[in-house]
This record gives sequence, C-alpha cells and structure tokens, in this order.
Amino acid sequence: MIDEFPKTYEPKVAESKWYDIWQNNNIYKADNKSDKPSYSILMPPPNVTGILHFGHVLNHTLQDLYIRRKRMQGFEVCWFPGTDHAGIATQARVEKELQSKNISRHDLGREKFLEHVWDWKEKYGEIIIKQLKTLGISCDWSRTIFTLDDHASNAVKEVFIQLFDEGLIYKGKRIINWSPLSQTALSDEEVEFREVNEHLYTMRYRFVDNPREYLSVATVRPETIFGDVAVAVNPNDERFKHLIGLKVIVPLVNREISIIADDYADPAFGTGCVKITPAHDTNDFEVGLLHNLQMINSINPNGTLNEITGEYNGVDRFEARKSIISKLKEFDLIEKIEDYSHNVGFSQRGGEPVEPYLSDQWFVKMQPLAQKALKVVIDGEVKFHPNHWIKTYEHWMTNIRDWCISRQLWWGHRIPVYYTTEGKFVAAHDESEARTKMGLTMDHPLVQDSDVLDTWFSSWLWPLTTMRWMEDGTKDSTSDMKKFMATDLLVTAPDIIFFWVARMIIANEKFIDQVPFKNVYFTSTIRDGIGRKLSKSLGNSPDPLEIIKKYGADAVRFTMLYLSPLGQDVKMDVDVTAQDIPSMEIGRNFANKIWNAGRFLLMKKSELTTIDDNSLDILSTADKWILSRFNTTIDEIDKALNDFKVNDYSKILYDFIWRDFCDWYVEIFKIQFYDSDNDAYKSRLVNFALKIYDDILKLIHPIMPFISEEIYHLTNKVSDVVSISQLDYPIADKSMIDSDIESSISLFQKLIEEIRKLRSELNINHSVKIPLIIATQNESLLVLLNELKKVISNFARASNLDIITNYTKGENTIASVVRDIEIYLILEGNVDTAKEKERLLKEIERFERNIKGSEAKLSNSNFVDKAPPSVIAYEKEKLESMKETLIKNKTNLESLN
RNA sequence: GGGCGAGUAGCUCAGCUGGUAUAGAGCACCUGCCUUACAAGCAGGGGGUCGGGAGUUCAAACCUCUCCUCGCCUACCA
Repeated sequence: MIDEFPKTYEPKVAESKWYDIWQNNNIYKADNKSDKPSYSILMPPPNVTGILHFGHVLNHTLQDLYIRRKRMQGFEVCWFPGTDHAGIATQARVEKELQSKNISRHDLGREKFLEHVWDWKEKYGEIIIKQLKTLGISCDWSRTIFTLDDHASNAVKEVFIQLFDEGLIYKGKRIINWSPLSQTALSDEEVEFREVNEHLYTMRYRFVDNPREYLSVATVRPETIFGDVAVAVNPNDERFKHLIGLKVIVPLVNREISIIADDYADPAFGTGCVKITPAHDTNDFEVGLLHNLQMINSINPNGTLNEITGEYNGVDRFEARKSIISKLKEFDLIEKIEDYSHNVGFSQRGGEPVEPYLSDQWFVKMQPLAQKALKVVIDGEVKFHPNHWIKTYEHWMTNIRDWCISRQLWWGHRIPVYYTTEGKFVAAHDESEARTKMGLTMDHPLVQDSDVLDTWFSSWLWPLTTMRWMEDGTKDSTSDMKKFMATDLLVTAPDIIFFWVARMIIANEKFIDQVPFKNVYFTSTIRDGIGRKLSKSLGNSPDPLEIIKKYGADAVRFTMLYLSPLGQDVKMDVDVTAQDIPSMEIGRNFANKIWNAGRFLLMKKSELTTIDDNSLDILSTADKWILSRFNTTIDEIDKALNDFKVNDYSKILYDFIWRDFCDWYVEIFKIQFYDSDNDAYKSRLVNFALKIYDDILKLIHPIMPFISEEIYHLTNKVSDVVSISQLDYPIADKSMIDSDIESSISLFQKLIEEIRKLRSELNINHSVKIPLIIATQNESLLVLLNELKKVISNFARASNLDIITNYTKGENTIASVVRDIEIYLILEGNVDTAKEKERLLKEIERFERNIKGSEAKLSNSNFVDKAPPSVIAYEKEKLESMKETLIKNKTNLESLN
C-alpha cells in the first residue's frame, strides 16, 4: 500500500501519464449528434508565434474548470481550440530569420516567401498547443483549426465579398496609423499611447504682404512643415479675426499659405494659431477635407522625409527634426522652445513611434453593423462578467469608427479584389467571377489587390469558422452550429474587448443573426508583487512551464484561481532572481494535503479484514456534520460558479477540505475508528469517509484534474479506461444539510479551542495529560458532549474527563466559560494566581463592556420598536447568556482569593 | 477632459442586498510540538481608530455626500 501511495504527491508522473491516457481514449471529443444538453466554449486562439505565459494559464484554467464541471454534470461539452496566423508577428519573425542570411522577402518574391512562412508554421506553430497541453486542459483537439485553413479562408473571402457588394466595405484615402518599421497600416488597437517629454516649438510664419510682421504658430513636429497648407485660427478669436484670408509664408519652405477660420483652433492653447498639415495629422486631415485644401505628403513609408523636402530627402524624421530646428534658429524663425509632454502612439509590435500616414486602405463601415451588437449586450442576451464592462462597450459601440482592414503584408488572407488596368475593381471569388461581375471578356487582364486583411478580420469569424462554417461552400448552418451555437462562455482579457469580442458579436449578428456566446468572462490582468504587468523585458515573467515543473500543473491551476478576484488584477509575488512564484505553494500544499488525507483513509481501509460494508445507518453526530458541511459546500460552489466568482469557489473548496474535512472530521474519525474493535463498524466508517473523499475528488477535478484522477484510481482500483472526468458531479442533497448540527459542532469546536488555548497559555506540553471537568446544565448540550466524550477527551489531552451538571471549583484548578459550558482544568502543581487573576479580570472586563452595550441597546425604545423581532430576541438571549458567564467568571475569580 | 475600479492586519485579499458575544483568511512574524496521513504538517499567539470628514439609521467596513490617494481604460488639444 505504502509503495503505491507515496508520502508526497509527485505531479510529474501523474501529469504525463494521464494526459496521454485521456487523449488516447478520446474522452474529450464532442458529439454534435448527442441528445444531451450542450455546453460549449470557444478557445481564444493563441497566435502561432505565441509562447505560454501566465495570461494563458489563468484563461485556460478558467475555461477548463467550466468545461470539466459541465461535462461531469451531464452536458455534451465542446471546447473549440485553434490558433490564428498573426499577420505582422509571424511575417516579422520569418523576415528576421531570413535577414540573418541577408535575404529580404522581396528577394524571394511573394510565393517563395510564403513557402518559407508555411515551413516556419509547420515547424513552430504547434509549440503553444503543446505547452497548453501541460496544463491538462480538456478541449477537443480533433477540432483544432487555423485561421488560414481552407474553410476559414473561404469564410473570410465570402464575408468580404458580401460586405463589399453591400457597400459596407470601401476603399479610401485616409490617415491611418502607419508602422515605418513594418511598413504597413496598423489598427487603432495595435497602437499604444505613452506620455513623452518633447518640446513645443513656436515658429514664425511671416505675412506675405508685410514680412516684418509674423504669426506665431506652435508645433511639436517641425519636420512636417513641408506638408503645411494653411494656418487655422478660431473664427471667434478677436486677436486674429482680421487676419483671416491673409497669406503667410511657411518657414524654410517658403510656400504661401492662407490663414483660415476653423473651430478646431483652440484660442486657449499655444498661440491660438495652428498649422494645418492634412497628410500628417488626423485632425488636420478633417480640416483639409472641410476647406478643400491640398494634401501634401512629405514623408516616405520608411519614416524618412521624401523628395519634396529637398536637402532632407531620405533623412529620418527625427534626425530631420533636429537639423530643421537648427536651420530655423539660424534664420531666426523660432520664437521659443518650451518643454512639453504629450501622448505619442507607438507600434505595439515594433515599438517605434507610429506615423499618421495618408494612404489608400480598405475600411469596413462599422456604424450600420454596430446597432444590433450593442443591443444584444444591453438587453443581456450577451452577459459580461464583471458587468461594468458594458459601459466601456457601449461607449465604443456608440462612437464606433470605421475599421481599417488592409495590411501591407504578404502573410494572411489576400484581399479578393480585382482591378482592371482602367482602374475598375470588384470583389470576387476569382478572376472569372470578377470579369463576369464587371461585364468583361474572359481574357481581360486583371490584377488582384496585393494587400492582405487584418488578422482580426478572420478572428471575428472565429465562432463560425471553429464550427466549420463555409466548409461546404454554403452559408448554411453546420451540424456543430446547430448543436453548439450560441456558445455558453467566452473567457478573454478585457484589452481585446473591441478588437475581438465586439467584432465577433457584430459578425455573428450580421451573418447568422445569432449571438456567438451568452457569457463573457473578462479575466484579471496578472501583475507582479509591485503591480507591474508581467513582461519579458522586465524579467518579471517566469516561464509557466518551469513553474509547472516545480509545483505541478494542478497546484498552478488552483493557485491562479485562488488569487484571481472577479474584476480585479491578480498580484503575484514574482521572485525575479530565482524566476519563481512562491505563492504557488498554496496550491502545492493543498494538493499534498488532499493526497495525504486519501493516503490515510486507504491505510485504514487496508488494515481491515472485513468485506466492504456500505450501510450508512449508524451515523454519529460528527458523521452527520461532515455530510451537512459537504452538501452545504456543493451548494456554495454552485452559487459561486454561477456568479463567476472563481476565487470564492477555490476558497470554499480549500476551507472545506482543509479545515472541515482534514482538521476536524478526519481527526474525529480517528477516534471513532480506533475506539472500536468491531471490524464491521470500522469498515462502514472507512467506506463512509471514503465516499465523501471520492466526492471531494469529483469536486476538485475541474480545477485539479491530474491529482483527482490519480487518487481516484488509487482509491477505486478501476481501469485506465475509466476517468473521473466522466463521472457524475456531486449534487447538493439539501435534506442532509442540518443547521442545528452545524451549530452544535461549531460550539464543540469553540470548546476545544478554549481548552487548547488554556493549555497553551499554561505551557502544558502536548504529551502531558491532565484531568478535565466540563459542566453544563443545558440538557441537549449534555447529550452532545457525552456523545463526543472520547473525542473531547482526546482533543483536549485529558487524563480523565467528567461531564457533569455542577462543579465547585477546588484547589489548583483553572476555569473558563464558553457560552453555557464551564471548563475546569485540574493542574498538578500550583496555579499561578497572579497570572490567572489577570486573565479572569480581562475576561470580566470584556463581558461587562459587552453587557453594558447590550443593555443600552435593549433599553433604547427606538431599537425595541424598530428592529426586527428576531434581532431583538437574539439580543435578549445573548444578554442573558453573557450575564451568566460574567457571574461564573466572577465566582472563579473569587475562588482564587 | 470623460469613464471604470480600488483604498480593511507588515503583505495579498475576503467580508459591502446594514444586525450574530473579540471584523475574517492565506503569507509573514512569535511560542510550543517529528501526536503512528501530511514539518509541503499540527496546536496556540500577537497584530486592524475598516483612507479622511460629514450625513442617513435604533444600528454603518457595508447606504448617501464630499475630500484625499492609487491603478486601469478612453480622448485629436497643435
């Protein structure tokens, strides 16, 4: 037995063993023809370049918790996994690799380059999946999809064409966020704003008519003066009203531009005059459109100034800024330079400052699509947890902007738009369809758009493509969709609420007129002990695989949930030098506790010769108590998980198993067990405890799958084909919940704790047993105490225990009172009277204070009139009891004199 | 500027549809235990004017107002 059940739990062995067995037995495969009610979750696709971080750990643990639990509760469960192709990240990775061999993607050409990317994907794309498996998650891997799979690509193409034909996709020249490093457009979400300390330069724009006078114009980007086409002042600004329509000269550039009137100019900011550079600033672009201004681009795609800037042609934008400033100074065109801090956008990928850039891009018109997607969230068809995210969602949806979906990359879904040499274009599945649509002959030459779509343009179809929509070339519902749409839960980080969550709702509503999921759980952001996000560059992000190796997957899973309150960030104490997370001990120690409780019960079982006896007819109060606590616990777990309070769930489990089951019940069990020499009774008792223990394993299985499976097989000796994850989850039996018994045992616990405290204060060693007398006049308490006599005697380390109705305190006796119960410890030596007096006086003082408070309360007519009767009754009872206790304590004090 | 959230023990947090004898837990700390499941453990202990102030109420950590501090998201102020 001991050989089979080692002293400590070794996660490594169990983890590799069971995951393979589960996979080989295909037990997590979902059946879309099943009659069972369905429960499904879409896994947020990790990207193929991804490696496992703690965000994944938390996110997937949560999903697995719900999936495993629902599976055990009899649902046909499906967890849809997959990865996305991560356009920029993947392409950048491969380009970097090629660069080390001095090859650029242009050297290879599009086709060859893409071959390289696919090779890379084949080689490394599965890494994240393998890593996820170490967590023990139970998704249906047979359904794994990739966003560039044929059917997913079909869906993307189909959707693009439909939206194009409906006029919801259009091509436009707009200011977009441009990444000079990757040389592609970025979405708003791929731009991170950071406060930067720069300078505000006030330049002199001299009047054409009167060059001795000038207009002061402030800017932080003097290098954009080559794109200046106007200076705007506020039409109501008295200082400048008379100047509107006059012309000024752009410094250095010497171009004549007009002074125009526009509300955009804020009289209170800077000089009140703002230069308008429509090709290099979003607001200026709007002003430019309104006033029909020229759009002059002065920057190249790689972030250098272009040919129109003359001597600065080819000079980097920031270098150019420096030389332009010194040149301006030279000509006395700078009035002043002030320190200035403001927000600048940086590319999330490359980290370089983003350039607002005027270029031709494809956009989705979002406003017509947003209405319904907002409604389903407001109406609660899609619920957010925590629900305060609704406000953020609402704000975004009501101020939604068009979505720039084109990317100047090669890796991704190529835009299905075909152009004629004459500049006509149309969206189509292929060239021949394009020709038909445009009414051209079949030999008319066409060119396909060279750009690809934003990766999110495939991710927003994730609910559809995971369920294999468009696999057969039609938009009909698939078998998966019939069974599993809408899915039940989506677990994701709040920072992609717009990128992804909102757009999935939009797409589902648009294309199949159904919500994609009913609940969205927004996970916590994981931070280190001093509140910083975990990041590789800070070195505060240990490799989860190492942490799992050290503490075990179950321990990591449990600890993550234990530390994750709904709607708040998780703080973990990261040890940067050791790359360790010491809090993981919480889960590891808990796993070990569970392990050892099982080990103990099995040891006891193996000591018995009697054949199994499962009758449950002679339950003690303690047995009934643990049953009551067990059923209460199931009930509380149900509530917590229904409300998505996962850390409540883990704390409820932790407290029940450690405190109630191990600390109290197993200890009582020992006494009941050792006290009997009736093997039949012992057998019944062990089986009773093991039954609860097995149910406990089922309760923890969703969060600790490996250890629960491992122990279940040790306690039940079933074959590997059987998995605890396919057994029935315990259901709360309310008839077993007995609040009287729970409060009785709780009083018993108070009694034991008081005796232990007295012994500890008296420095009585654990091995020393002394006589104990317990007195109470409460009849029902006498019955309870007598039933628990052996237990009390043992827990209290009593050499002899008398339970009586009255006791007169003698010599060398320490006395205390717990509610209606008097405790007397008979010492061998003399009592330290001074110390004892002090203790009793403190106790007397406390009760006098409380009695005074209680009496004041009860004599307050407002309280008696207005408080609910139950509160008053309780208060009266309490007062009586406290008075009695006070008297007993006073008597005890007197006896010391 | 707008929105959201947080402030309770040295640290991390529960408790917040107002009422239960001393406001809880884990970690850390102190004391005593190798008590035959577990030292990754057992038993006990110290430590809190519940961010400040005002109000509502018989009763406030919890409700209202206000102020302070700190996070996060969001916004085009050159």
